[in-house]
Amino acid sequence: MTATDPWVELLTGDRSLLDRTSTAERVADVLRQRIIEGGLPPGTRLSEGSAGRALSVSRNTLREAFRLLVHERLLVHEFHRGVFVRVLSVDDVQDLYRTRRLLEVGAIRCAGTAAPEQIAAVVAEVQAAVQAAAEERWLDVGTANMRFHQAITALACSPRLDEIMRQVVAELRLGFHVMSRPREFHEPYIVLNRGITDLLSRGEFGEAERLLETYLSEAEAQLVQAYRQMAR
Amino acid sequence: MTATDPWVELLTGDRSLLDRTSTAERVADVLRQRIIEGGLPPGTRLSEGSAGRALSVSRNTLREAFRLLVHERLLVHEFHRGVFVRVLSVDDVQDLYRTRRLLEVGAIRCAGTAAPEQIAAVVAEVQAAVQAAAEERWLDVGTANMRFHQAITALACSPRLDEIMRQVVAELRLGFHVMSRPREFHEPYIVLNRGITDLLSRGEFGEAERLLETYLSEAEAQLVQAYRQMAR
DNA sequence: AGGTACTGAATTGTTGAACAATCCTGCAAG
DNA sequence: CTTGCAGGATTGTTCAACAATTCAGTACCT
Repeated sequence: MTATDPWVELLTGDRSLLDRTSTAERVADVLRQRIIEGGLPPGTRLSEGSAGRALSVSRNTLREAFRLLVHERLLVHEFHRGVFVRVLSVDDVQDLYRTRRLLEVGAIRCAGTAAPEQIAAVVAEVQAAVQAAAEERWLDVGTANMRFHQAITALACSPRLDEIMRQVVAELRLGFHVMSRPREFHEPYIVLNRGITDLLSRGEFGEAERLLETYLSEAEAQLVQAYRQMAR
Repeated sequence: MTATDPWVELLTGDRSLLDRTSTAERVADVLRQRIIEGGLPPGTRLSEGSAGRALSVSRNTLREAFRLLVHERLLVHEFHRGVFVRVLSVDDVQDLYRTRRLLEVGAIRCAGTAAPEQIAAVVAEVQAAVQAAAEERWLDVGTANMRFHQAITALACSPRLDEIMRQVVAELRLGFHVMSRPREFHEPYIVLNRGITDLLSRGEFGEAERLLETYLSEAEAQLVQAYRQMAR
């Protein structure tokens, strides 16, 4: 019986690396990247014709990619009108922070039972943010910031929660485009992040949870204010 | 200025009712229904040819529907091999309960600030389960049970969390098919659900939270055991 | 001027066919 | 019992066509 050979189990995990991706998925990947980078600002219309010609893919393939991104809420689809890069409303922003609070606070409660590497991963993202700030790469600071929060969510050890958080973060970045000064928006959070990791390393989990919660509420308030200001 | 007329805002909400759905979405709806009902058991292969002929839709449209359900994790897509109804592993079941615990426990913490109608909605689902049990409609008991948990999640007042929970529940129902006796599996939870609603009505939120947590862990253990038993 | 109805162009929704790439099955050979 | 090799079947992707719908402009009426 060769089915129980030890190397078989080893290789089964590598199966995913072998899975080539379809064109539609790759198209979705590049669109997703452009959207969260801001190259395709919220409200932009993506017509099947132009986008298909630009990327040299057929309409059908492009439509498959659109469906994926619509499902991720990065695009909205209006029947017979086409797809548009999502425009976040204030309600959306508030709901996203509501979701984040629940996810991240719930996850940080697992910090007590988490593996040391997971805590280390959180710390590493703060370091990345510090590094980026030192080199004045403010957009990278924002990216590291988001990865910090994903690392916190990862404390729950749940692939599904990780995936959900990935989507929430991607959607939230749509809203960050309203912040005209990335430095002023992202920089202050570095010290807060470090505060959280310090508490985590010291095992003061309850305190870390509280700090995270106020942190998120503060960030929400700031973003909502920027939104209202822009509406005028 | 007619833009500020009071009825304008009223009607904008009805816009969604007007949005006809695409064929792909309707196809996805019927497939989703068949899957969670068990008509298409886990592992079933859905070939584009047969399914397309059966539903009288073109391959392209069908593929769009498949993409949607793959994204919801109800189907898995293997490159150049086709789509299959997902087979939940034990790991999946455990991760789903991990996710549920975080979502539901987090949501029930908002019970203190929730509107009375929301509590009433939770109670109503227990009633529905009791009613279904009295008429020995055990599958409906299971459905009411799931709706009970969705009502709990709704306490968080977050459309995104509601959507996430909807997906989690749909995915979890894939796992319920291993339970050969729906009555023995679903019936015992009715009394637990009532216990939770009683605590909620009496304002003992902390106690309700604890009960919910043990509830979920117990259900998980039961399902996991059934899974392992079946693997033999 | 301001609102209404209509027309034609452009875009999306959906289907069908075509071809390449890949997988699966069965069979023959070692 | 494994390996290698057809042949058929299925999927991946593109293209072309047509129906349904939206959009922009225009003429019309009051």
